[in-house]
Amino acid sequence: MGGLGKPIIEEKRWTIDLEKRIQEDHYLNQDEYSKRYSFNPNSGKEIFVVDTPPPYPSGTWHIGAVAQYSMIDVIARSQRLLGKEVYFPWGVDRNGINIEFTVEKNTGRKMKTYDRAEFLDLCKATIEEYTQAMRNTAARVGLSCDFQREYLTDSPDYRAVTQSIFVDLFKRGDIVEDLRPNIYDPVEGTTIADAEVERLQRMTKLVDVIWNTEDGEEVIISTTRPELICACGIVVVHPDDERYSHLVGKSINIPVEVSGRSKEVMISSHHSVKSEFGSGVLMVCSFGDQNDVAIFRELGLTPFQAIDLEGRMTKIAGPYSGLLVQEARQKVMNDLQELNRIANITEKEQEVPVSERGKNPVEIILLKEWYVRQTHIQDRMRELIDQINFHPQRNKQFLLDWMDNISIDWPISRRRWYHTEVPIWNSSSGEYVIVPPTGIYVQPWRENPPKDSIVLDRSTRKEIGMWDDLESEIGEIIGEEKVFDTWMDSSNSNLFVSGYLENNDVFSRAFPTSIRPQGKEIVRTWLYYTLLKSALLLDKPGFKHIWIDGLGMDPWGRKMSKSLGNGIDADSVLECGAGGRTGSWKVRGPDKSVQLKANKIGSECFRLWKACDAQVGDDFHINPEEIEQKYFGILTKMFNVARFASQFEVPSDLNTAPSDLSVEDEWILSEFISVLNKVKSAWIDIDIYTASQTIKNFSTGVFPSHWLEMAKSRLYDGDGAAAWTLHRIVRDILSIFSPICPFFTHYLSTILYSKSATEIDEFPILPKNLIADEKIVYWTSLTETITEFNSSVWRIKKASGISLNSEIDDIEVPVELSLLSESLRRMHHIN
RNA sequence: GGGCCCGUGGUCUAGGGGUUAUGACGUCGCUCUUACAAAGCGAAGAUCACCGGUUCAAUUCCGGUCGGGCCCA
Repeated sequence: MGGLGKPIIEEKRWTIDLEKRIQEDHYLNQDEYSKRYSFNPNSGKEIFVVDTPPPYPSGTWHIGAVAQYSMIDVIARSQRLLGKEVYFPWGVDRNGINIEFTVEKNTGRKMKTYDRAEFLDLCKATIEEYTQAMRNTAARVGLSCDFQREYLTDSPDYRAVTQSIFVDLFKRGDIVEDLRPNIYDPVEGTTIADAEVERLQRMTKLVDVIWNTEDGEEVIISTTRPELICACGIVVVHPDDERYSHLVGKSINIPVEVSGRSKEVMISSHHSVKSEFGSGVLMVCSFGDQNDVAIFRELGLTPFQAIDLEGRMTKIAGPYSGLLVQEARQKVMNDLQELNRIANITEKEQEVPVSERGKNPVEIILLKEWYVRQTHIQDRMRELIDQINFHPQRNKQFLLDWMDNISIDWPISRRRWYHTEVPIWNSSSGEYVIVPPTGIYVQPWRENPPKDSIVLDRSTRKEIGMWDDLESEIGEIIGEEKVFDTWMDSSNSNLFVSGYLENNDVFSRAFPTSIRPQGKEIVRTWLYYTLLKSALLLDKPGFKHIWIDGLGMDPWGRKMSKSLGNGIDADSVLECGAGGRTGSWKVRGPDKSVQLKANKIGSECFRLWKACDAQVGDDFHINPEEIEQKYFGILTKMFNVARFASQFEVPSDLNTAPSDLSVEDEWILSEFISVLNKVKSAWIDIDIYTASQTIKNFSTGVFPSHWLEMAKSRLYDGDGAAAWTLHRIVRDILSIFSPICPFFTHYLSTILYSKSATEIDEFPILPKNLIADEKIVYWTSLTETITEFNSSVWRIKKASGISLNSEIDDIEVPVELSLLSESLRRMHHIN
C-alpha cells in the first residue's frame, strides 16, 4: 500500500528556467515530437483540420497575435485529447508588398530599378530571416503544429494551387479582366491597395470657380482639384439644400476647354454632399476621390480617363494634355483667373491621400485589372454560411454586415513583383489566351507556357486545343506581367491544408475544413474571400466551425501601434523570468509613460492567462504585470498539489477503483466526475474559457482546500483508497489541463505517471459504476454545505485567535453532513 | 461621416427581466498549521457608463448620449 516518501518532484516551484528546460527536451527529439503532433490521415480517427492563419513575417511578432495563436493551439490540443486526428498546419504567408518595401528600405533602391528576377531573389532571402524568427517564437509559445510539413505561400506548390484555382474560375467565367477605377501611385507606377493609403495633413488651395448653367445663372463650385474639371461627369447638391433645389435637373457648362467630350453636365442631388463645405455645390470627377467613384457607379455614369499611368493629363484635358497633374493644376488656375472665373482662393488644411511608402499623392484612375465576380453569389453564400457554427455566434454579424455592402467585384491583380503571377498569356491578336495545366506553377513574365498548356478563346473561354499543337498557328504571345493581391493566395488556405488538388481521399474527408480560427479584423478580407472561393469552386461552406477572436489591446484598451508607442514585444513576455532576468516595459499610457514590471511569465503562464481571462470574441487588454499577478500563482498552486501527491506512492492500478473508498473520497470523485463532464463538453464546444475556469476552480479550490485537508491524515497513514483518489484525480487533471499548459502538464505527468499528458488521446473517464448516479447527485449537492462549514470553522478559529491545527470544542457538524462527520471532525480537530 | 461590436467593485472578468450580482488580482487583517509565504485563511469594497422608455419589476429588453474598438468611406 502507498506509503509516505520524499516528493519525487524535486523542484520546489514552477520556474521559467524549468519551463525552458522542458521545452528544449520536448523539441530535441524530432521523432517523439512528430509522433505526438504530426498529421496521419490513415490513423482511422476522425480528421480535424485547423486552417491556421499563416502569419506574415515582419520582424517581431505582435503579442496579441501570439496570444491568439496560443489559443488556436489550445483548440488543436483539446481536439487531440478528444480523440481526433488533428492536422494543425504551420504555414507562413510570404507574398506581398511588405517584403518588397523592406528590401527597398534595406538597399535604398526602388523595386523598379532592379531586374525583376534579381529583386525576387532579394525578397526571398530577406523573408527567410524573418520566417526563422517566427518559427522560434511559435515553438517558444508551444504551438503543436506539424512543422515538418510547413507550407510557404511563396513556394511553387502553394502558388500552383492559387494559379490553378484562378484558371478554373476563369474558365467558368467567374474571373474577368476589365477597365475600372483603382488607386494608383503615379510616381511608383503601381496600383496600391486601400490599406496602403495614408492620410497627410497638407495646406491646399481651395478654389471657388464660377460655372454657368444652361440659363446663364452663375454657380460657384469649390474644388481643390481644378485640373480635374475636364473629367467632370455630374454636378451635385444636397437634396435638402434649398439654395440650389431649383438647379436640380438643369445642365451646366464646364468652364475650361476640353477635347473629345461634351462641355455640358447635368446637375443632380446626392446625400453625400456636405452643404457647409465651400459653396455646397460639388463637381464629381473621374476620379477625385472614392466618393466620386461611388457616385459614378451609383448613377451609372461613364468615367473619363483624365490622368495616365505616368501621372500626366490625357487628351480630354485639351490644352493641358501631357502636363503633370501639379503643372496642370497651376495652369488651369491661371487660365481661370484670366477669364475672371475665380471668385476666391483660400488656403485650407486638408487631408491628402498619399502612398504609404513614397508619400506621393495617389490618384484614382481607370486601369485594366483582373476581377473575381462576387455580386451574383451573395444569396447562395448566405445559405452556405448558415451551415457553419460561429464562435462566438454574435461575431457572425461582422461577416453578414460586410456582405450587405458588397456592390462591386473583387479586384485581384497588382502591378507588383513578389506575389503569385497571374498565370496567363495573351495571343498578340487578342483572340486567344493560354493557361497552364492544373498544378503547375508558372511565371508568364519570364517563361513560355509549359507542356500541356491549354489555348482558350478569350471571350467565350471555350477550349480551342493544346498549346503544344497550336503554338505555330497562334504565333507571338505576351505573358501577363501582373500578379495577384495576396488575399488571392491566402483565401485558398483551407483548400490547401485540406488536401485540395493534392490528395482526393484526404480532401473528401477533410472538407469542409473543421475550423477556421482568426481575428475579427480580417473577417472582411481573409474569411470572406475564403468563403467566396469555397462557394464559387465547390458550392460548399468552407468550414464546419469559425472561431473569431477579439484583438490584443494595450492595458488601457487601445490598439497597440508604433505611433502610439504602446506596443509590447511577444518574446519579452515569453522570456520574462528566464535566467533570473525580470521583464520591464515602458509603455505610453493615455497621459504619461508607465513602467510595467514583472518577474516571471513564460509561455505556460501566458497561455493560462489568455485561456482564463476573457471569453472568445472580445478584445483583451495585455498587461504583463496583471498576467503574472493573476495567473502565476495558479501554476504554483497546481505544481504544489502535484508535488504533494508525489510523496505518496502511485497505486499500481489507477484504472480499478479500490473497494474501500471512504465517504469523502466518494464526495470528491463525484465532484470530479461533474468537472470532467463539464470540461469535456466545453472542449467539444470549443469553449476555452469554460474549460479553463472549471479546471482552475476545481484544482486550486475545492480539491486542495477541502478534500486534501480532509484526507491528509489518511494519506499520511498510508490509506490506499485516499492515495488512489489523490493520484487518479491529479493524473486526470493534468490530462484535461494539457491543452492549456502543455509543458507544465507534460513534465509533471511524465514524472508521476510515466506518460506525458500531451499524448493522451482519449478524454479521461472514471471507472464505470464507480459511484451510482443518484449518489453523484447527492454528493455534489452537498459541496456548498461542505465548503461553507469548513469556512465557518476557519472563521471561528480565527476569531478566537487560535491556530488552525489546534483543537476546538463546541462545534456541531450540520446534520446534512452527518455522513462526513468523522472526517470533518478529524480535519478540524474538533473534540 | 457610415455600419457593427463592447462599457459590471481600484483593475480584469462571469452572468443575464425578480439573485444577498460570479470569480480573480490588488487593498486591509491574521497565520511560516509536516505540499505551497512566488502560500493559506478571513474581511472590506459595485447606485452593473449616463439619460429616457417598455414592464408589477431592468444591471439585463428598446431608444438616445458619452467613452472604447473593428471595418468601411
